[in-house]
Amino acid sequence: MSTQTADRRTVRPDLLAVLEDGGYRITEPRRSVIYALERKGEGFTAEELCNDLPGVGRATVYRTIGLLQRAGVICKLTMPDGASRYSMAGMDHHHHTVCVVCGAVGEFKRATIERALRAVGQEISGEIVGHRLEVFTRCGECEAR
Amino acid sequence: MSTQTADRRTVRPDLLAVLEDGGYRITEPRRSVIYALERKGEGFTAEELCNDLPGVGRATVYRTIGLLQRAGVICKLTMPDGASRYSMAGMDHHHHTVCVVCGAVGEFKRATIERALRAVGQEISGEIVGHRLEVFTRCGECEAR
DNA sequence: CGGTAATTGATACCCTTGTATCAAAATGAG
DNA sequence: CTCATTTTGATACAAGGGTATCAATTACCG
Repeated sequence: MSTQTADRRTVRPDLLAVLEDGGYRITEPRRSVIYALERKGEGFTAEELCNDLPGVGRATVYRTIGLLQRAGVICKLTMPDGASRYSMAGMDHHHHTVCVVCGAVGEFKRATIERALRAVGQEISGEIVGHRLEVFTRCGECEAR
Repeated sequence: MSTQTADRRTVRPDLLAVLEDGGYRITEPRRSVIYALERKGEGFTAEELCNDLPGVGRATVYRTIGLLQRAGVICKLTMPDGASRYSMAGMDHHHHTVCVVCGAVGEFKRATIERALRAVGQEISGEIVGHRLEVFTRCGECEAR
């Protein structure tokens, strides 16, 4: 289950620095979570992470994920069935492709869509406060069986 | 919590006919659920429906929702936090606006977006099998406090 | 009508995705 | 190095969103 963006080098913030800047301590468990996170990169579940880190408590994994999520460096996606996946986030607005077979996540952005949504905003009463677009795919690898 | 599309007259399939066509029996509980469903129209939770129908068992409400969902006449939306809402569906492809305050749901479609997504399809490896777009709003009523 | 198969409802249970608790251990400022 | 403060982890708990069970009740076909 490699990611679709494995070789698209995006600039990631230094996650440890994010913690320091937030006034959090750099601890061994947090290091491990971040390390695992960077290996995974895209499209993992919290429980997967827990399994990958038998030495780190479940609560700590969830706490660290929450921390980084609030800091905006990983984002949560909710699958149509309600399951949660996380993904390292680039710094700017984007959308996700999610492989329905293996869960691999990719990112893309498209100005056309943002523009179209602004147009939708004109038509409805009230104001748009956000949106979410997820594209479900059968990724190259899974298609090749 | 009225819907944003209250006066947009969309043609709904006759829900009882949908049941008959599917080989299901027309029962009193199912009638009630469908009746309540049509009152609600857009953006309700399953539990809400249960509360509106104290005479109908929870299991039956869920079963009937599932039935109609599989038949394609209501659709399920998953909120960013994972909560589920349902909505009567028009017959064709569309997206939803969801008020983050009251949960009111509206529909819209936009050819531009579909086209843009087809373009995305060209760029990624693998094939697009679906997508979901949800626009989160603060609806007119909630904005007016 | 009558009988059979579908449906119901009360309830218990399940899974997922977390959060609360709290004593024990680790961090890092001074 | 010391010590107040954070953080940890084991575990229990919680809530949402359903599904399984199964005897009792209906709906429909003829």
